[in-house]
Amino acid sequence: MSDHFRNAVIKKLNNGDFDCTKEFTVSMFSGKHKLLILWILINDGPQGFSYFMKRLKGISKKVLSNQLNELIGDQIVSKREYLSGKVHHTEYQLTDIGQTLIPIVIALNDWGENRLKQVSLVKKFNNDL
Amino acid sequence: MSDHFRNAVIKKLNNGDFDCTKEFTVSMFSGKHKLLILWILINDGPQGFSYFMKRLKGISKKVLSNQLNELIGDQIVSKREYLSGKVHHTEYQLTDIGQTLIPIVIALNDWGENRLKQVSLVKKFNNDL
DNA sequence: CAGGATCCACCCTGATACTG
DNA sequence: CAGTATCAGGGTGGATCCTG
Repeated sequence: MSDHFRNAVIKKLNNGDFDCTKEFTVSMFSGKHKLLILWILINDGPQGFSYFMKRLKGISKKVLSNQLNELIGDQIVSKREYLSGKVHHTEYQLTDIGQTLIPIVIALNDWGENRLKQVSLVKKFNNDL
Repeated sequence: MSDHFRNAVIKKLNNGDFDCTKEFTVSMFSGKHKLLILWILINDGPQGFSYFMKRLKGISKKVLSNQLNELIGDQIVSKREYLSGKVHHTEYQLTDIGQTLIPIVIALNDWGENRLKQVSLVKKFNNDL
């Protein structure tokens, strides 16, 4: 999923079409890594830019920066900056609004876990024949 | 959202990376219209191809066909075909697996509804100043 | 009625290089 | 450390035309 989706939803909203409530929610985490970013924030608490770089292996700075900024724009995540010496540090954390997404993220995770379990059981079964 | 996301998840799974359970769930409705398709199926029950064409104004046949086929591939939706005279008819409906997504779709909708309500209240408030 | 085939435009992701 | 700028690649949605 990319942000074709997010952009489409934003367009709809700008056009006064407020009848896309589910899409709106999904647009909060449409973006290849946003869900993982949220997951990390939920489980590991507030983190800095480099922490996400480590956890999201393969992600580029630009993309990480974009996704974080979109989350900030959606008021799901907030950012704090500070300097220690000459070095620039950051800390990202869930906003109050972001926290209301937690049950949904967990539900998504649970559903996926169960489904993948089923799928692999079926695979195993077929392999056993 | 498009299926960058879906494809990425499928790739991960094929690589034996089963640690993307939330992404897997989201990939079920990654695709610009899938969520609406599911919503229609949930609220209006089984429907034919043309019904979706009417409800999803602006969607092209190809895209609708693609999204339905992906939903079928994910075993979220099943399809029945029959001919009346020389005319080809279809009926799509949620599978048992698809039905397990209902609570999630509803949760997505509720969250979006509440959030949009907040947003428009804030807007109204600012306009009233 | 359903839907496959083609061509096109858009945009997101990814890689690299540069800056405060 | 935390980004931004730029460029290339790949994929999806959209429009149109054709078929069983």
